[in-house]
Amino acid sequence: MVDRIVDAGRAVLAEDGYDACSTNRIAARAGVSPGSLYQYFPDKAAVVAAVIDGWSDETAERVAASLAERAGETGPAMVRATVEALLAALEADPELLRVVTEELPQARHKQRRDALERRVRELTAAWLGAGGVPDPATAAWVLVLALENLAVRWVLDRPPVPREALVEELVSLVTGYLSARPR
Amino acid sequence: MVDRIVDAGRAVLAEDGYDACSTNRIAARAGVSPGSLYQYFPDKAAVVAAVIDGWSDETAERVAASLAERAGETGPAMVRATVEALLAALEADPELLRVVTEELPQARHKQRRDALERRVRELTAAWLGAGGVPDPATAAWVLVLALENLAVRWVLDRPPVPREALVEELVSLVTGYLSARPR
Amino acid sequence: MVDRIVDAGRAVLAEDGYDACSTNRIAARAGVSPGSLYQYFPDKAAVVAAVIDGWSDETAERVAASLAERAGETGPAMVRATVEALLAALEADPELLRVVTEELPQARHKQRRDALERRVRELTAAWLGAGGVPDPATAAWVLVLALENLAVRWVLDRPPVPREALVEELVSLVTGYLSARPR
Amino acid sequence: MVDRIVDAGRAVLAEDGYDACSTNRIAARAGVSPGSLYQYFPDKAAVVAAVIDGWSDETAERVAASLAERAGETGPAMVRATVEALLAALEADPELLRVVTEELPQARHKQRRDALERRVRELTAAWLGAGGVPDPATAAWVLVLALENLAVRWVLDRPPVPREALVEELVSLVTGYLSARPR
DNA sequence: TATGAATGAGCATTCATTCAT
DNA sequence: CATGAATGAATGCTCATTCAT
Repeated sequence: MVDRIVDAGRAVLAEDGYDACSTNRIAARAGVSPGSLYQYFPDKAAVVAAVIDGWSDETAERVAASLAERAGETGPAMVRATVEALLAALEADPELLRVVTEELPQARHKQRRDALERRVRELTAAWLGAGGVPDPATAAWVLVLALENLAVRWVLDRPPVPREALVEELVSLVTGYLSARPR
Repeated sequence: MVDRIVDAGRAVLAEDGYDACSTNRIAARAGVSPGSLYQYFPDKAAVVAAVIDGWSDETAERVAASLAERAGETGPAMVRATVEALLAALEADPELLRVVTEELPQARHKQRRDALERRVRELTAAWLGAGGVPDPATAAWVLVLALENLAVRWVLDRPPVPREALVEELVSLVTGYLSARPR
Repeated sequence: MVDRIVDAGRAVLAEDGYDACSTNRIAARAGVSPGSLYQYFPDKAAVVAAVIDGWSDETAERVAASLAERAGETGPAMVRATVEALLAALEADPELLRVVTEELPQARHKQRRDALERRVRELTAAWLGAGGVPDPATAAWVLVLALENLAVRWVLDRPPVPREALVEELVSLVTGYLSARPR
Repeated sequence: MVDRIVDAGRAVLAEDGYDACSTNRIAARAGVSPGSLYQYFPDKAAVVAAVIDGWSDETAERVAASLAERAGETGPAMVRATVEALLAALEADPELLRVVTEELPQARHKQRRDALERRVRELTAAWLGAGGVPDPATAAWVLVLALENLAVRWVLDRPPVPREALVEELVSLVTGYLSARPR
């Protein structure tokens, strides 16, 4: 039942947008009465949060899975693999990505998005630190935010840049940045 | 009158947030009746759009002005100047920046934000093209989105990175990227 | 408009009872939209409070008016006049009296009822004090509560006691009490 | 099981008030499912009625017990004993007294409160009749309602009247009234 | 018999928008 | 032009009650 509601919430969010995403609509979509929704979630925000959490976990898992396949690679190959994984993960549900990125009153759900970002940042910092990069925390902050925005915008805005080219650009961005930084 | 309403809208948006930004509140703040508001704007979205337009123009002008002071500079110095100008422009009204970035149902106002971005992108592409950079359109797209997100998040999230350091990082990001790209 | 709403609230309260007294019902009865109600009252409790206030003032005025007609009387005649006035005032709108006495979540409106009671008590205490009654505050408290309940219950429960007889009983209660108290 | 539910209802009523007294809450408090509650009571009102009945019986019994101890007394001593007994009985559970008196939509439970009152009234009438008082039914009606309200309000409102003084006042009220009535 | 998940009508309240003045 | 009172559809949420298990 929880799943039915979260799935319905996700569908409504993705198909109708945040504004149309009322508790009554979610309940109707789930084939459930509005009262039932409140047996499993304290309020509307909790349903939306569950949808985001589900999508975040899915996305994180997709990235992790893609990377696991190429574990051990280093240098540009590793960067390329990461970028590919990120793109693939974000392309999985572009509609929801759009809603999460553009329609959500993000202030309300910032902590959740930040949690994902922090996790990724820490992983990246560790990887950079192991590679002897100075001030890895700052470098990770820079790279994660830059890549995130570029990948998201590419998926959502579909600019006239082929996927292959995009990957090359992002790899250049990462490697160029790391080699240009003062040591 | 239009100005009074837009100014009021901006003040309400910045001070009370998007959720509290009702047409009645804007009208009251402008010392105007809600009916009058609808003589100059077709609906609430139009008022918000005008606020964003105003802020966009202001921001663009600030960047342009800062750059004009250092016109003629080239290479890393020019990059540094641009980054500084961007930061300064975003820091002018952080409250509104926060609302525009995090609270607005952006889908509704995407075109407007994009207009600003496109303008900047074209300027950047021209500059890159003049410097002999290949595929300047793509490079400009990459650089603008990367810098934009980093500058915005630095202003809004206040990460433990000093301003000076941030500028150096961003300069490294730009110069490193440009030198790493295939020619 | 305020009057229309208060009148409608009073009618709904008197005719349909407190449970059925929803803001929507009041608005419909007033021939007004639910939104309009909230332009004049902050919430439902305020409407109910206004109804009670109106009824309290009316009742107090009726008592005062009746007494004014017989001003100057003293002793048992004065007591009889007061009792008659009280009965007449309570009989003016028995339906509303029933709702105010029996259906209202009184905790929520206690202060308002108490205000009326306190006013009457102070007047009574002053009258008793002028008559040389010892501890007039306590005597007033006793008399007001006793008479109030008896008058209210007589109006609401219609016990087999004729009006004339009731008045005599209440006069006996007051005069007997005052003469039996230690001096 | 019936007892478990009634006890839970009483506890919820006394501790959380009438507004918070939902059937679900009563059932939870009783360690029973909401469905089970409906096997023993037709609706929520029936549960509340049972709670009131229990409290009424208890209160009546307390008064009766106190009086039994002093059976045979007559005159002012008997009156004083009765008043004391009434006060003691009402003080047994002031929280519930408050809820029953002030929060309950009393219309729904009027008959039950009246049953208690009628019983007391008949007892009083018998005692008055035995004492040679004329029209004992009316006198009993007057005395019971007057004493009831005074005792209840004293317990609930805690006016600045010491217990001893209250008892004396009420004794004066009763004896004064009886001696002032026409014979 | 006991359960408790499910119900759904109903509530108080909001706010973008209109239109008679 | 400007007004602002009036609107009413829509929202998030509650809770007495039912019924399949």
